Amino acid sequence: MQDQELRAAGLKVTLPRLKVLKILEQANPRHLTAEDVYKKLLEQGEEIGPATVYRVLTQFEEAGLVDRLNFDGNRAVYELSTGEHHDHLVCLSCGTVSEFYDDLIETRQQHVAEQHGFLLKEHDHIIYGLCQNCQS
Amino acid sequence: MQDQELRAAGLKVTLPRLKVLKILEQANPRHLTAEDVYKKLLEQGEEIGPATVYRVLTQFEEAGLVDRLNFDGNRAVYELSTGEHHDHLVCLSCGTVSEFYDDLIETRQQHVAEQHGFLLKEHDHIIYGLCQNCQS
DNA sequence: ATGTATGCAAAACATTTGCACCTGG
DNA sequence: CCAGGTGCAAATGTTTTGCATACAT
Repeated sequence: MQDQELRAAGLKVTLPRLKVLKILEQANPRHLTAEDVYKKLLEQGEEIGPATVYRVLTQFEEAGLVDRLNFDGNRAVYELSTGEHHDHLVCLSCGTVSEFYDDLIETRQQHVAEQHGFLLKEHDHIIYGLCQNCQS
Repeated sequence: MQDQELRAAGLKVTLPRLKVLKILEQANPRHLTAEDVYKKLLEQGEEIGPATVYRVLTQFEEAGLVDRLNFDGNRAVYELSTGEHHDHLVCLSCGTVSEFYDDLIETRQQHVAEQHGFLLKEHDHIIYGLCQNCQS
């Protein structure tokens, strides 16, 4: 069960946390807004308020269970952490999200930071475009 | 005068637009939030409301006069467009913003998009870290 | 003149917080 | 039992919008 995952993250095992975790694990696509999660809870007939969803997602992020992203700039998106870093491609037309990882870009990025005297901590890299289906 | 720039952008020359444009041109650092711009207008004793600032900045963005960025995810930041694409380094401690452009990353990015069947339209690439001064 | 821009206040939206009650360990 | 978690509603912060008035051309 996901009890273990919560405990391992140092979080008490409560119903809202279990439900939210399950939703994130079963999500397809994997990228959900807080509202998406809340709606799915409603669909399942759960009595969980939006405030709790935000609180739980924030705790999950702090615990490293999920990653928070910021597509388009006004709405946070959450995805279950894979443990491996990756960046994103977002389709401007249908919203499809793909993931990518490019060693060369990562290396080069580190290089750029050094050139500017920066100690690199993290980065956001999102490519916006049209996915294959939306180009026709 | 900046009248020309506004006219060239297809915008009527009005006092708020002139004032906002001047503030952006004189800004140092070059990256300002809508609120920053609004405060500077107040300091100058101008009678311009926040709503107008947002409207003007949005129009400037549509006209290509300014670029809108999204540092940290909850606050939009505007900078006068240089005409040349660049990405950003942001100091997590003092907020300093630097700009960078790396041909290799740009090329590679295009490559990544193609591999995923995406037609690349734009991208956000922000490196967060500690600037030289904030590492000591 | 006339269509567009502005100012104000109110609305919209995503997210956070205060507080009384409930619950997990 | 008791600290921490939750639900609700109200607050927050940013940005947008409706509408009557003012302005640029």
